[in-house]
Amino acid sequence: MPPEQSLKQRPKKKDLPLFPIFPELSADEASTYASGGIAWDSLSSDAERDAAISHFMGTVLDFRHRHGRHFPWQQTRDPWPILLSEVMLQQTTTARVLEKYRLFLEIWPDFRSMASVSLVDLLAAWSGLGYNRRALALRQTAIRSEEWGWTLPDDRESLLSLPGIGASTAAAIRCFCYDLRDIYLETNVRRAVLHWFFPDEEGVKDKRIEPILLYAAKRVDDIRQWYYALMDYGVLLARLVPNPNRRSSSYARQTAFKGSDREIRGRIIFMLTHQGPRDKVALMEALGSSDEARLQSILDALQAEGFIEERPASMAAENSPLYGVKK
DNA sequence: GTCCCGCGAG
DNA sequence: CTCGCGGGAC
Repeated sequence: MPPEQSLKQRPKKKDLPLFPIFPELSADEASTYASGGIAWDSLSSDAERDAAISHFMGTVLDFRHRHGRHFPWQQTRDPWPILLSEVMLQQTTTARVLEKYRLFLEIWPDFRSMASVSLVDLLAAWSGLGYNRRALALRQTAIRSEEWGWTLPDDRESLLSLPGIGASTAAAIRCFCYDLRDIYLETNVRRAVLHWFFPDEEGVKDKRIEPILLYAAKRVDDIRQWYYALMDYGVLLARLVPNPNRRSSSYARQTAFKGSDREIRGRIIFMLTHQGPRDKVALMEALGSSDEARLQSILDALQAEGFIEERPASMAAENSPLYGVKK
């Protein structure tokens, strides 16, 4: 933790900016950015759609110009740091990603170095980000990148064939590495378009958002800056209005974490990564659990996914097998 | 409790 | 299509 964020020096609550992510932004100014939307389907001609998109683009780009966030992964076109950031940012907030991103690039500066890292070292470094399977996929994709000379291809099909890369991340690579005018639809972008062009509608499908993004992508001058701006604007809206993403057809409220298998998986990975192999009895003890069947099914899943392996029991006949991070 | 610059399996 | 998947911040 940087010293300026230490508990003692943290400002009193009343001194904190209203929008911590945009420190120079006042509530009054913020609210001017939140209004202005119009239902896309109410536009009946290309001229009207053109004008609406222009207004939208102007507002969003203006917001970034005045209050945009600037991240290190926005300063490069190298596919490795960009993929690294995109994968980390899948379900993890920017503030928490920043530190890990810098750490990873220091240790593993390119695809080639990531391709040869041991799983235990990788998981140890990943520790704290969550969704550990992302780390496995990242390494697998690094290994596969040798096919393209230790970089990533720019065509959608090849990108989608790589583990951990879906529609969103493939578009991110195409836009941010190769300046291609693709449809990059992630949560902040979705929020921005829903707020602006579907103000009073429930259950909006992504298929209806995509044409609007394509329309804008084709008109915009700098595709990278456009999507950075759209994400900044989406982050602003998250602080200003009830989450528009709840009106998306793909919205799903998340399940509780406390007491979930997810929590237990995370604790098992953490223990095996930081403390070495354990047998089932030791794991039960450490987890404070008495449900052996549940633990076994979680271990089976972790093994099937390639996180852990069963080590042969030691020569003493009664010893139970150890579980350790896969070699 | 809600969200986070999603992906993959079924 | 729906669901599981971490862990921290607010």
